[in-house]
Amino acid sequence: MTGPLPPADFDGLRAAIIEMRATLPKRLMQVASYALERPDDVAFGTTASIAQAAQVQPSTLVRFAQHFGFDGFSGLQQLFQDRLKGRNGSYEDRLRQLEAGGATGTEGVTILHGFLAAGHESLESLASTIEPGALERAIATLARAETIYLIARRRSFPIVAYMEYAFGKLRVPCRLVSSAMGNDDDLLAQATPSDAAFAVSFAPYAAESVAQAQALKDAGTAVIGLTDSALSPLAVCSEVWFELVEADHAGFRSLSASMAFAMALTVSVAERRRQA
Amino acid sequence: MTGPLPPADFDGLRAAIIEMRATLPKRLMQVASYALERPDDVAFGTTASIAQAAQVQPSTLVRFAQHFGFDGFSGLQQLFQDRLKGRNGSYEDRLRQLEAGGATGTEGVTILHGFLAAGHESLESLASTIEPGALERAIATLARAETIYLIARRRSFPIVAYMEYAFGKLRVPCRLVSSAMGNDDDLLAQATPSDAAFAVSFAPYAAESVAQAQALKDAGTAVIGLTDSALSPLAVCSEVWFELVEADHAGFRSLSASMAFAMALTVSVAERRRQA
DNA sequence: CCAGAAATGGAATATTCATTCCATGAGGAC
DNA sequence: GTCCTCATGGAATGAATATTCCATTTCTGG
Repeated sequence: MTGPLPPADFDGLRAAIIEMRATLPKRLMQVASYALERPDDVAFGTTASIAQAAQVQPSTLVRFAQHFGFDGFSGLQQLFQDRLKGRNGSYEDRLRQLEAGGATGTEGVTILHGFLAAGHESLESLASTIEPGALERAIATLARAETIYLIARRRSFPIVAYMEYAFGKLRVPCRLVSSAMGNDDDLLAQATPSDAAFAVSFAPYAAESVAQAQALKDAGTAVIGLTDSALSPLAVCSEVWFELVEADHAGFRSLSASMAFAMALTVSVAERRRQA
Repeated sequence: MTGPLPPADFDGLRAAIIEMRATLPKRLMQVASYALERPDDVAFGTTASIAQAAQVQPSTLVRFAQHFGFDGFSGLQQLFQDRLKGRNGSYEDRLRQLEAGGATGTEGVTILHGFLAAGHESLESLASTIEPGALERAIATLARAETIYLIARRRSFPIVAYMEYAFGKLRVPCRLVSSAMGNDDDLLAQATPSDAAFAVSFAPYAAESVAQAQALKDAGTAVIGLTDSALSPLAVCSEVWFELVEADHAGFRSLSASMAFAMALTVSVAERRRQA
């Protein structure tokens, strides 16, 4: 048994295996080969299934884990699972290093690093969930519109606020549907089928935003939606909708990924208009 | 119970859920939302852990699975696991996969990836430039304040808009200095040395914001600044100020890092207040 | 307002799982 | 060749898990 210091991540385990390759007993070597060759199966399998696939006994798996300093097989399996989870990116490690270096480790810095990690995670998740086809249709729809209506409340409001600013700079006609005067419905009543709308709503969904989006759809105006779930009421009344889940830190979500998406959409639409 | 034909993959399940959304009972709907929002947790969790996270009973998970034609929960979980297999953990690998897969490389996707990359860059740069000591002083100052005044215009406005929302949720008294009525100066005239302000301004600096920050400083109210350059006029009139440079994509900047910073500051201040 | 049906919570149960234990087998040192 | 050590196989064990069952509550249609 080695010291009581198990590897912290998959790469660490791989390094440890390579280092001990010479002294590893036959069956443990078998396990090591299998683990490096099919890490996914180790992540999801059970001792029984993995043992059979690797042609060893279940107890050998436990011994293998203990050989590398783990408490048991479960601790080892955790590494393989973390590897598949989004949050495994090297960012968390880097942040941990930063904290270790900065020694101070004040609460504020910890919280900031939490939000930075959540931001990275959200951006990564966004990259893999957006469908290029849907994005293309959304851009085309918005670029074709005479006026773009922007709908959002509460937590989503800053997103469209920024879009209004950017659209203004880019000379794309748009209306922010969120006046302090409460005349939003009068504003929306002006929308025609040759306009389009962009609506944002995250859980808990603001009833007002959903109702406004629905009203626009009924009037024949195309609605592009941004929401956090396929089950969102916003998805029903949107011609095209995107799902964007912001990772949270301690229950609080920032808008890092939403802002990146909003800007991408805004710039793309402006670009498409210039071409036309 | 529906027919004995369970979805074959994750996308099929998602489609089935969306289709049945209207007829799904409340608790099953809860499970559906959770499953679509955090598929990774479903893949790795146990009935007990998932049930707790989704706020339902373990038996409800089994019922949910059976509702969609599965034998039990295990069959359903298989879909979530398959979804993760073959996916590498590292960010770089995933981007490469995306580019290889989305061979089309439409303009919209390219722009989106640009902003995602810029977001990552900004977050990383933020992690290394923030001084823990300054952050600590800023948190202390804002936590001590009776009322927090939030100042920002144009591009920076969404940041304080979100902070106002979050502070409101967290029951921290704050005033957003950006009324549509143009009475901002009257509002600021109420500020006392026992209040504090948070001002944001990026180049080109809005004259109004800087003037308001200066006025507050003259009145003895502490100002915390967030800006993009040490030479910013905002830095001069701030007791503590932070430099945050958002990376740009083709000349356009999103607010990914700013939002992360704002949320960290907001939550930290609220947390500090609860302790006091 | 009232059945009847559907959905739900929570305990009971049977299964599966990781782990431990011990007897057996292989390999070296003397 | 004989002892000793270490690795190994396989059954036993106790914990954790998925599933089932039933009483209660909540909807639904008349």
